[in-house]
Amino acid sequence: MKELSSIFKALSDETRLRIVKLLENGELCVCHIVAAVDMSQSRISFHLKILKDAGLVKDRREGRWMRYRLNESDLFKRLLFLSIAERVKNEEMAGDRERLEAFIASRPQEFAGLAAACCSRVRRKTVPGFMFQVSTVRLK
Amino acid sequence: MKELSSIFKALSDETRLRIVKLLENGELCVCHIVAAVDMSQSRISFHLKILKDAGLVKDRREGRWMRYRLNESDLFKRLLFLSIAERVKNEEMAGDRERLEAFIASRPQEFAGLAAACCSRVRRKTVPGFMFQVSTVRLK
DNA sequence: AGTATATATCAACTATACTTAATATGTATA
DNA sequence: TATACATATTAAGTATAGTTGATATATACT
Repeated sequence: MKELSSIFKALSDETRLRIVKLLENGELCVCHIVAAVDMSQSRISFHLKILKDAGLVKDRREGRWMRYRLNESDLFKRLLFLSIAERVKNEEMAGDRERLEAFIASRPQEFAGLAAACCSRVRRKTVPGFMFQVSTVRLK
Repeated sequence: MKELSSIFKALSDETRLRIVKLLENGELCVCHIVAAVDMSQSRISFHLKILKDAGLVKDRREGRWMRYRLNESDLFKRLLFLSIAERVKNEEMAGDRERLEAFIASRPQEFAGLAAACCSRVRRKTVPGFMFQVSTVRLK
């Protein structure tokens, strides 16, 4: 029962539903999701952790990126993803998709293969400005 | 999206999952649920309200009782109820079912038709003691 | 080695959810 | 109409979840 309630809890937050809906079209890395939903990186990492702990997403490292994807390993979860796909309207996701495509378009060499899969039906736009940590100074 | 997240939120609490699972076999009134899950009446009313606000249950008054039942009006909700029915194991519900049957058995005249439907596969037990409000003095 | 990028984690804070005890409201019944 | 029963609501407290800003860690590149 605890596992089940934690799955529902993971899906009970609108930010996390947006993330699930974004992942509908395939793998994304954290920076894509941050750009798409336009929230702080720590906030997105927090929500991804909850989705991961509930078994709803899987991650894998690829170079310096962490790629997240839906965990379609069991029928119940697939059912939930389908329901979310159907019930979260595309109009609600228009902004997210636009920002996502803009982000991908802004670095064509790095995320070459992703644009087509993720953003098919959205038009181009300029890159929003993100403020990332400028540098990390390592202590000895 | 808000409606969807509120449905998941309503199902994200173990007490509410127990209630949904109890309602699997048909209508129950609040006092049954209170007896079955063995929690305070106000606490159960609180959780029922959340299930109701999310559109997962419907209620109707019958004399002094409020009867609650699952709202099976759309496919998605049915799907959720089926998943819950399947994934919440009967062992986890044994105590609830026992207390429910005991409660119904303790007042055979009032809840005549319900016992068979609700508690088929559970054995008898004595009545637990409930402390209800003794009386209400009305102010003028 | 030093610097940059990408992501995770942590501590402090704010917001939301849940619980409890008390009391109010609605209905039946003497 | 006074009393009892069934349920809802409320206020106050406690617990959990979500946010923010800072910093840590991991990888890549020079």
